[in-house]
Amino acid sequence: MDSDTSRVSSRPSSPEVDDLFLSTLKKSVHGFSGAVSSTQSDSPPDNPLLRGLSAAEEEALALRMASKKDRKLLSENELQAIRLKINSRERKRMHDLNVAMDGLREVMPYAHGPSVRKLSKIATLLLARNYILMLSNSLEEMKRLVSEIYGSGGHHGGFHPAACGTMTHAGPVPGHPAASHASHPAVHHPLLPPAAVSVSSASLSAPGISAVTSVRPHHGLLKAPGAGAGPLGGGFQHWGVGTGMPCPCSMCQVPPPPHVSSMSSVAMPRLAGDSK
DNA sequence: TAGGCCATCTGGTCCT
DNA sequence: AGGACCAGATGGCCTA
Repeated sequence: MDSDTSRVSSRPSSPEVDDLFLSTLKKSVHGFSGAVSSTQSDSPPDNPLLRGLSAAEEEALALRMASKKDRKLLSENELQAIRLKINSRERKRMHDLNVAMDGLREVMPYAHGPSVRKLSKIATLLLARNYILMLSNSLEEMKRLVSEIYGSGGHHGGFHPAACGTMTHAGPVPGHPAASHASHPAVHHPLLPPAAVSVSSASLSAPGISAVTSVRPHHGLLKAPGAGAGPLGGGFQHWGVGTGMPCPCSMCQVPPPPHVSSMSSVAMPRLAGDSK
């Protein structure tokens, strides 16, 4: 939201419903865009769109719209009211989704500022996923290093940090991104995915530290040449000695972690069983 | 001008 | 039955 810039300034991502309603009215009057099918009724009672229709056509239209219910003939006004209500709900839903997306953008290690274009939705999701994976890896790596420092004897391999009560023990939570890496917490192992992603180079260069850059990401965020060599497309396998920070060098290309599907099923139970 | 991204509308499906 | 969720279609805006 706040990170939005020129792009959204001219076209708010979440316009007020009233504005939308007005714009819809204008659209209805001026355009009747193709997206608005013949069933379009998102407009006030005196809908100019319907003026051109014969009574029979209007009736057929009403019947078609009401067919899912009880085939009762609804009045034009009722149909429009229903349609308006449904549209409004959908707008609200999408608005909430955008708000959540903005919230996600805010916590991402990505530049926030007036001169930085907002991440696209797909870029935000991919970046978030990679960020989570990287943080998980950082945690595992940190655990490993601490264990090495404290030796191998005793509880939990000799290490019993004060935060034992708050931090997870050796085994990652099932379904957690780090779970599949638990058996080989080596320095070099998959962290960032594939190729597909390519966001600002500052995006993940320093996990936990919000990258500051005034450089705008490429417009084609996901299609940078050399897929994978890009900022996010590359994995961060060379962990900085002493810093714990991943290395963004181009050598750190890694395959995608194999637990994507399990993650999905955990995060979205409905989708897991969704046969649609 | 083409392509990317987005908002919106719409109908279908699933869930409560 | 009503609402949530989803995907397809479409047009607008913006950038390269």
